[in-house]
Amino acid sequence: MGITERKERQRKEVRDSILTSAWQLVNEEGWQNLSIRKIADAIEYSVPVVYDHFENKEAILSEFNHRGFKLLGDRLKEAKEKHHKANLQLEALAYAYWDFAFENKEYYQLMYGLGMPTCESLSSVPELMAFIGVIHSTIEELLKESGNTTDIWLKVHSFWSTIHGLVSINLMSPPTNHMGMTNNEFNKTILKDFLKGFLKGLE
Amino acid sequence: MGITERKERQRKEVRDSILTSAWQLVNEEGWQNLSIRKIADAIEYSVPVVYDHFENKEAILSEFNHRGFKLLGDRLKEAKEKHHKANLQLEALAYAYWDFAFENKEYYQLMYGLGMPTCESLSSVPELMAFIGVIHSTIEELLKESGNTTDIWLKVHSFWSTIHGLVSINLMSPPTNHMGMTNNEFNKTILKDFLKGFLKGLE
DNA sequence: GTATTTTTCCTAACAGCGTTAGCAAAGGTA
DNA sequence: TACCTTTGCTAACGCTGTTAGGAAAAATAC
Repeated sequence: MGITERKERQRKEVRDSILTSAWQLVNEEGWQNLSIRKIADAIEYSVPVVYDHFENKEAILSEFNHRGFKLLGDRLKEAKEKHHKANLQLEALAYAYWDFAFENKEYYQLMYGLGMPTCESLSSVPELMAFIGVIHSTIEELLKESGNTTDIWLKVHSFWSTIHGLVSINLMSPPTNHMGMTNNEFNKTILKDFLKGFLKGLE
Repeated sequence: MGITERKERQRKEVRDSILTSAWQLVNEEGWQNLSIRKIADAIEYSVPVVYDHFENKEAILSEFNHRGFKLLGDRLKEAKEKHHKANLQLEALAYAYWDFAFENKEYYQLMYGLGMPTCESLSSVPELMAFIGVIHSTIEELLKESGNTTDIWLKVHSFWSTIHGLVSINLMSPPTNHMGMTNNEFNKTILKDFLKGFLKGLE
């Protein structure tokens, strides 16, 4: 009775072709322009067939979300295995993470909810410069005080990026408990730790 | 001839009420659920009137984007002015930035293009743990080697957040030139700088 | 081999979206 | 009062996610 097997196989084929077509569309037009109708068109089935395989559009994107984290995990593991000393491994992890993000922008944006339709590029916001300026002048003075000649903008961006990273990851995950703290408290501890190290780097 | 003045005043009133209603809707239902029709409903005008004041929906959200950065800048300035020593100022900046983000989530999400419709909360992605695990084990070993008793997870999150911050800010701004580098090169320099400091913090 | 049931898949619709064309009414001017 | 300009509406276009209901095809039973 290979009929049910064949049916299951065919079902899987359709499901796979949905994902393949969807991913192609995402790479061609960005995930914000993905639509069920376009997918249906690409797989040469009618729209409701898509809903036989995925509960809704979000379920399809969720699939890619998971694949993205899987892929990132694999890349990190590969990078780590190329070295034996832990400090070199950590360095390799950082670069592997970086490369993954830029070589798979669509994945990365999906994974972290980035790049929404109305998000303008930062450089087109004049108010940005005023706010960065406050940070800049503070760091400038600290560097001057200690005679440190490191590039100011490098430190400014480092300061900004780190806090933004902490904030945005915290904004995404609902408060869980870690060491008896909420996420928010935990990340504020990280912020403290970061500040200590950062200030030391300015001496 | 106060007629034109009155008309201009009334025009401004409508424009303001569009922004006020829009912001209220954003706070009630999130910016992803904002629609021109809802705004029109709230201001008790028909839909095309909205388009007499804003070219499109993006222009409305762009307004909030700018307001957000303006507000953040003001908060930072206030925080800074409460202290005189530059190191305390920098610390205050960090906490002010943090507080702004969490007290004005809608602004922050808008400003950085965060929280798109399909972005699931991180904790619901099992693959995440595998990828974090790779980082965890590496840092664990580094701490063990040097006998450092700092909490591992604190360092893991710090590592992750920092790189994510750098990546996501870089993904947003198109490559510009700073010190003869592209954004990407520049931020990779920051990454290097960060790694140096981070490794030192594990010793 | 025909009848029945199940599965597969489509058409058509609903309710919403951003956006715009075109017209009616109101307001201001001569 | 007659004209013109501004204002603001209705109604539509083309798109979106999603679903109800029925037709055709395939598998099963007799």
